[in-house]
Amino acid sequence: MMDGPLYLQIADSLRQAILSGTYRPSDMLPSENELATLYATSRVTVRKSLAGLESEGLIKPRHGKGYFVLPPQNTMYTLYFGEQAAGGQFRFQEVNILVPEKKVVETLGLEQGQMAILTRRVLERDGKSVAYDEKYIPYERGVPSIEFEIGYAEFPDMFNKRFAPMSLRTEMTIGVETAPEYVCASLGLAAGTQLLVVGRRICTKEGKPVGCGRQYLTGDYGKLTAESGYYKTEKL
Amino acid sequence: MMDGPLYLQIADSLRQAILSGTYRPSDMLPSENELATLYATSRVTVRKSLAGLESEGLIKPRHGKGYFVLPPQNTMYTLYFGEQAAGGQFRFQEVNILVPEKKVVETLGLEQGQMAILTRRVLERDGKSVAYDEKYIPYERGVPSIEFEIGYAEFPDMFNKRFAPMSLRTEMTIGVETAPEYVCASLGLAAGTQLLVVGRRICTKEGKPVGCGRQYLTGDYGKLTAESGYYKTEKL
DNA sequence: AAGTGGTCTAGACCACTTC
DNA sequence: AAGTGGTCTAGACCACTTT
Repeated sequence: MMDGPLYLQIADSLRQAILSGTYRPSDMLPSENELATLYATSRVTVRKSLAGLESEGLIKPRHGKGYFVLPPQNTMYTLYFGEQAAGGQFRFQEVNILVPEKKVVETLGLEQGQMAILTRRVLERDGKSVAYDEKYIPYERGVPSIEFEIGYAEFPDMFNKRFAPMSLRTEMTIGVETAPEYVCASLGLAAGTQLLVVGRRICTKEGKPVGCGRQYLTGDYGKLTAESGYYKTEKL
Repeated sequence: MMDGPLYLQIADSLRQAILSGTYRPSDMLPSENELATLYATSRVTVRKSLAGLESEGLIKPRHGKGYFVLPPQNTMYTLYFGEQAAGGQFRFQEVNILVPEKKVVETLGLEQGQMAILTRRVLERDGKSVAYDEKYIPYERGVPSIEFEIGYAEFPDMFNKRFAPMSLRTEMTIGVETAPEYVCASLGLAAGTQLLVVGRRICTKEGKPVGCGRQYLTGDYGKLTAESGYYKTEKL
C-alpha cells in the first residue's frame, strides 16, 4: 500500500497521532499485540517502531502496563555554538606559557604554580573586530607541540590527539560581564562595556579538566540560538 | 558471567571501547556476524546493542560496509532553561490587550492592527528583583480564558489546551541588549544597563507563531548553562 | 560470489501489573 | 490467570558494496 519499511510506516502513523493530539501526554498507546494485529505484522516489527519513538523522546514503556505518551520537555534546548560558525577570521594576539590567574587555576584544578598555555585571539569579520577569545590549557613538560596546535582547531578538537576523542565533555556557561580592559581595547570598545560571555570547560569523562576558554561576543556578532521541540532529527 | 541483559553488556563493552579510544572516529566496528559469534549470541541481539549506540550518536551503519564510529559533535550543546528553574516568585506587573509594537507584530506574523495579550512580570528572589519577563500571545475573539491562563505556567505549557501539546516548537535567541527604561526601573537598575536577554518564540509544527516572549536576566540571576559530550542520557 | 547491513517472521520464556 | 512489556532465538530474504 504505502512505501518504505513497514516499521517506519507504523512509527510515522503513531507519531502523527501523537503530534496531532489523538494521543495526548500520559495517554496509553495500544499494546504491542494489538498493534501487531492491527498492522498484520509481527510483534518484533511493532517493537522496532516503538523503540524509535521512544528514542525520539515521545513515549516511554512501563513494564506490565503499556506505552505512555510523555509530556513535552520544554526546559531542554539544543544550542548551536561553533567558533567558525558565523564566519570571519581569527588573528592571534598572544600565545604564552605562564602561571594563570587564580580563577583559571580553580577552573582547571591546577597545582600551585603550575603553568598553562594561554592563547588570545581576536575574531575579525568584514574588517571589524567582533569577538575576543582566550583559552588556557595546562602545560605539561614533554607533551610535544601542543603549543602549535592550540588555537588552530575548534576548541574540543585540539585535544583529540591527546585524549580519546569521544571521552571529552564540554561545560558551557553563558552570561553578561564587564569585559576586561584589554578585551575592550582589542575590540575597539569603551572600557567597561558589558559583553556576552561564553565560558567553556573541557573535561575528561573522569571529570578532570583539560582546558578552558572564554569568548567575549559583541552585539554585532553574538547572538546565540537554540531550539526545542519534538521534531525528527535529521542524520549527521 | 556478568549481570543484566546481554544486549546491554555488549553495548557497554563497545561503548567503553569507543570512549577509551580503542575504536576511534571513522574506525569500523566488527561486523554483526563477528560480534554475534564473539558473544555467542544471535544477530538480532547484537543489532539491538548497535541500535542503542547509534541512537546515542556514537556510531552510524553504512549499508553493505559496516558500522563506523562518528566524530565527536562539538558544536551542539544541550541547554537547560526553565522559568521556575532557579527558584523565586513572579509578581505580575501588567496584563493587557493591545496592538503590540512593530517588532512583536513581525515576530508573531500578526495582521495589521491585530491585538495581542501582553503580560509583564518581575521575578523576585530573596526580596530582590532579579529578572523581568514579558510575553505576547495573539488575541483571538472567542478563545476563552487565555487571559487568565497566560503567565501561570511554564511558557510553552500554556498552549497545551489550545494546541496538540507535542506539536509545538520553541526557538530561542540569547544576546545582550540595553534594557528598556521600564525594565531597568522595575529591576532597580540604572537606565541603559546592559542585560542578558533570552527571547523565545513558540511555533506550531506548521511554522505558525503562537506566542513570543523575552526575559531580561540580571547578573545575580542570569547564568545559563549548557553541555555537550557523549554521555548516557538518563531517563526522564 | 561473498560479505555487509536492512527488514521481517513465528515462535519461546521471563518479569511485572492487574484482576 | 490473563495481559503487558523485556529478552532472545534461528532462521529467511533483500539491497548494497567489494572482490
